[in-house]
Amino acid sequence: MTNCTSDIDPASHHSPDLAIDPGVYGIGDLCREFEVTPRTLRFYEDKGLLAPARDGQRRLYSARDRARIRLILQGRRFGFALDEMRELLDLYDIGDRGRMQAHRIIDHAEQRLAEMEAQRAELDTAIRELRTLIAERRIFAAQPTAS
Amino acid sequence: MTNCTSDIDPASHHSPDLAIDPGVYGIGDLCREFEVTPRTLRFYEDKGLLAPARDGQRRLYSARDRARIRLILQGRRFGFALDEMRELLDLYDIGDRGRMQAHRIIDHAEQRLAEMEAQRAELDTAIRELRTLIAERRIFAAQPTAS
DNA sequence: CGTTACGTTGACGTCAACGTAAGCGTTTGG
DNA sequence: CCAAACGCTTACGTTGACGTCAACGTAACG
Repeated sequence: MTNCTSDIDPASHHSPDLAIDPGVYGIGDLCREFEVTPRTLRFYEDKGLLAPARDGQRRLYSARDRARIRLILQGRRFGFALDEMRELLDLYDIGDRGRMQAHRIIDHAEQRLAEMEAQRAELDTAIRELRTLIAERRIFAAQPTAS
Repeated sequence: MTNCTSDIDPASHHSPDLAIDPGVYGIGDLCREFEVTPRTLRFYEDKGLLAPARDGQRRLYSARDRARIRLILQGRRFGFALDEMRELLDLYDIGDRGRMQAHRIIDHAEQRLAEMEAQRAELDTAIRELRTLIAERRIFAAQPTAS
């Protein structure tokens, strides 16, 4: 009863030959590559963004999983929520096998862009106001008591 | 055993004579004025930002409390954390009775301003990147598999 | 054989600023 | 006289993206 469901060897720390890329990675490998903790990848899995294969209990990430991680982290930089990313990845998969869903993805990205620009506008306003208050020494200035 | 510890009448909704300002307000009055919920003011009290007088159980806010609320909400628009605001209000009080602490307050505000500007820079970068990705249709484009 | 490094599954903790609800008292107007 | 409106306290829920245990298995090195 050897627990050998597979002999493939994820590019673990003990076989640091980075030249050969077997297309399968251990969790630690990807954590190092993307500078995230295992908790993060497991969390993404919980959230349905990843579904790596298993060797017994251990997770085996494919090149596709790796690509998805890359996309997730890219989306994160743009402020996409994980739920949103899950949707987008689903669309992406559909686009892979079937019709191009790039259209919808672009739409989504443009929405997000609009949100970011709105946020920027608010932030800009706040910055200007704060600058003014500082310049005029009206920071924390008592308002005239309306009596 | 009348619960009459005081006869002062906070300018409640039933005495809407806004012309007379007794310098004391009920929670509802200030909630309407500043468009916050009672929960918010009680929360600020919990956090040590406010300490209104009491008439039995009921809160009686003074003109000073009202001014503090104004400052808190102003700070909120600039992204000051409540803990930070508490410190600033303390400095403000010290400045009232003693030396001018305006200096330190300005410093704090300038720090916050710097943070906001840094945040805006990041946001700007992200916006530009996202714009580029959208324009070049490289959103969710698969990276070349390094094999 | 022991140590070290890595992996696993729960499950609860964190942070901020409140929201929400339960259950109660008081005051006021119709 | 009763209900509405207001107030109070206590305490748990919310949101997001993980962190941080605990308790254990497994594999390789020396």
